[in-house]
Parts: sequence; structure tokens; C-alpha cells
Amino acid sequence: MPELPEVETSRRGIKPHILNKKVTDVIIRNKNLRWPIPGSLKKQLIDQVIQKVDRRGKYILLYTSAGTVILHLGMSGSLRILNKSATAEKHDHFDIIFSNNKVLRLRDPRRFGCVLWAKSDPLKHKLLINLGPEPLNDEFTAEYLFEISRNRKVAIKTFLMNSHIVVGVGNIYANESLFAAGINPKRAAHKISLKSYQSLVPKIKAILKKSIEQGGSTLKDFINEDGKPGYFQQTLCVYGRDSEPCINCGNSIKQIIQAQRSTYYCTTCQK
DNA sequence: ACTTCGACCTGTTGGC
DNA sequence: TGCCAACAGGTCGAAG
Repeated sequence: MPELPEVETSRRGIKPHILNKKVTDVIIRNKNLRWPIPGSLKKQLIDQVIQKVDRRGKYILLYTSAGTVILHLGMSGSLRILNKSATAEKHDHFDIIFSNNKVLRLRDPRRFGCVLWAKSDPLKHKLLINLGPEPLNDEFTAEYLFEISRNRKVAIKTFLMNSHIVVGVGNIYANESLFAAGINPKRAAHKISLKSYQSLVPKIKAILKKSIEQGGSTLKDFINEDGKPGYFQQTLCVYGRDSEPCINCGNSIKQIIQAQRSTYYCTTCQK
């Protein structure tokens, strides 16, 4: 489910309900996510106040004075805010309950997500310390991508999806931004010119920004039934459009597999 | 140091 | 209609 826009929308959605709220209980129904939810987490979190609701890449960070919850939604995770009396369903693995009688509930059918605890600076955590820049920050530039790609022979699409290069560019947006920039996803990262990177980087930023805005505008309330994430309502130019006509030239969109993930592109428009 | 590949899971979809 | 294989928005860590 979650690409960066949905993670950011989730962060914004839960924030007003949990910021400055005190944790009264923690329920772990199934600790077996990608990594086990630490057994100590309940003890650490109870009585703590959420001081900051942040994001780094696709990790959501809930800061308290005792430490930080590091949360990842994996492939199928979602967060909701409910009344604490709401019945937990099949894949609702984890709850944080607050003094305002609300619960932050994690649902994750595939259990590729994780809930971890960092005692000190979570940005120094093993999983976060080597992450690349945020795509929407100023440090993410064409020059940066050009420099860091000089010895990298991997396909540009795989390169873009590497979180150590840049965070938050998942399969949908890697495909869409390469189409927007007219770059063939199979080209080796080191063979792409600065000029092409100068075309690509603003596309990545624009597409992510637009999706986050749509996520925010379509998700009015994080309580109860959550609507479809914004990026589902936006038109995708290539992703999932195998054999359909290219919106530019009408030729058929091609699907291939790269690094075990589906790639979609137009062989005419993307060189 | 870089690249590839297996692994972790369940739910949904499409072809027969 | 039913069954089964293929596939799904992620990413780590081992092996090459």
C-alpha cells in the first residue's frame, strides 16, 4: 500500500489526535512483524507523552522523552485513529491507547511493516542512519544524483528505488517520474547525463508533491473509514498500464521485470 | 564496494 | 463457479 505520499498523509492524519497526548496502554496482538515488536515497548511507552510526530523516508517517528517509536507500514500496513472500544479485526496487530480514549491502531495483513523502539536519536538507528536524502528537500538535486551515480551500473529505475540513494521513491513513482522525464528505466545510472538528471529530479519532486497534496485533500478525517489514498485517484501515466496506449504517442505501454519488481514504460517516449 | 537474489507474509486477481 | 498460480504499493541481509 504505502508509497511516500500515503506515509506522509498518514503522519499528518494521526498527528493532531496523538500529539501531546499521554499513552495509557499498549496492546501487542501479534509481535511477529518484519522484526519482532520489542517486548519492552509497552513498559517504555506507558505514561509517556507524544512530543513530535515525524517522518524519515517511509518511517514514521513518534517521539517521547523516553525514546522514539519507529514505525514502518511495509507493503500493506495502515494506521487509523479509533475510539479505544473499537473492536480489533483480523490483522490489527498493534495499538497505542491514549488518555483521550483514542487508539492508534496498526493493521498490516502481510506483516512486512515494523514497530521498533529507539532509546536515543532514532535517526542514528541502524535502519535510518544510512538513508539517502528526502526527495523534497533542497539537498536532493540533479547534481547530487549525477555525482553519486558515476560508478553505478544498475538500471536507473532500480537506482531510484534504492533508499540509500534517495528515500521515498517507490515502484509507482519511480515508473511515473521516469516516464515524465522521458528516460528509459533500463538505462544504467552512470550513463545518464547531468542534463537528464536535471529533467528527472524536478519531475520526482512535482509528482510526489502533487500526490501528497491529493492525499491531504481526499483524506478529510483519519477517524473511522479511511477513504482511498489520494494517489489512487490521480491518473497514473504508465504504472499498471501494460499494453494500454501511451498518453503521449499512443504506442502500447510495455511491462518488464527489474529487480523483481514490475516496470512500465513507453519504448517510444522513453529513451 | 556494488549487485543480485531470497526471504518475509496474506489477500486479490485472472486464466483455465 | 471454483481452483490455483501469479502477483501486489517494501527493503533487508546474505551471497556472489
